[in-house]
Amino acid sequence: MAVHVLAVLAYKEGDRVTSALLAASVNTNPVIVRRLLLALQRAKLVETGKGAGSGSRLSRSPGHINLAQVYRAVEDVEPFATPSRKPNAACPVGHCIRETLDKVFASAQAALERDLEKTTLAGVISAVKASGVCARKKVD
Amino acid sequence: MAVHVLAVLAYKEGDRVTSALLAASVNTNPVIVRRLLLALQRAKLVETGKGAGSGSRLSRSPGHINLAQVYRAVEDVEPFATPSRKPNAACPVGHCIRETLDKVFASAQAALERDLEKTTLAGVISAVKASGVCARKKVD
DNA sequence: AATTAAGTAACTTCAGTGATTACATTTGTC
DNA sequence: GACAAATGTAATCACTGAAGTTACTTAATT
Repeated sequence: MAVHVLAVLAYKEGDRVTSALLAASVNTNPVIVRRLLLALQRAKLVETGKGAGSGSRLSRSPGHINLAQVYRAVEDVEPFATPSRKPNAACPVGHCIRETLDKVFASAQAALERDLEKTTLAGVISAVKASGVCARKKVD
Repeated sequence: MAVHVLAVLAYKEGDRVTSALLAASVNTNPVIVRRLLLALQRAKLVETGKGAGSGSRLSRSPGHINLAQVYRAVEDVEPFATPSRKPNAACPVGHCIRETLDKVFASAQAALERDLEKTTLAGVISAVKASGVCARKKVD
């Protein structure tokens, strides 16, 4: 959803876009978009103005925004679930497993983010534009 | 939790372990462990017998089980949330964004799994055993 | 001043996960 | 064969997090 919003902003390069219009593209509620935009503002990816005729726009060019930045801006939760209950400390495995796995998972998450870094918002836009099946009617 | 269970099984090499004992280490309910074991059985990572004196054990040596296999066995959901509502097809971005992002996310997930492949269950066990702080009392 | 749009709080809805209980089924042992 | 031990499995509940919704406040433009 965050990438979708940013893609729309990139699409209308520089123009201010209201949360209502973004919400229409994502097909959701403007408030959801605004909450999302707050996270993106904190990450300095978008600038949002208030008042009439205002809205949001990218704070950098689409080529200088990659999906890892978007991921970090939005995804505050760890991808790997940490169990609610603590393991049994009396068990030799249970006692130490958590900190061991934390390292493994941190490494995996870093690998994931490194991959996301390879894709910029500009790349997403050109992929969207290139997928011509979207723009054209199906020919028989 | 899956790694924890498998680590305990690796710890007691070859011995059959009951779901009740595994549940005690993870500090959860035996039924939860059994449901987890079903997924691990399907992935051919453990063998489980029924009846008295039975239980589960690894179906391969810990050195031949890596965390990517565990991840695939257990994690049936995609790590990236796909919005419940479909984007607005009338919007040029909304119309195509989904399939574009699917590719990006598949690549990121592949990167994540490649990283997890590098860690075997044997590696987890030796890391757990090596973290001596667990076995010793704090000597301030 | 009026209008437009974001910021934000409060509430509801919904899905996923873990937890719990209960029961059927299978296996090993006496 | 009877009994005990252990899994398979269904039904139900509680909890959590995300999305959605409504409503109100605040700020900026005209």
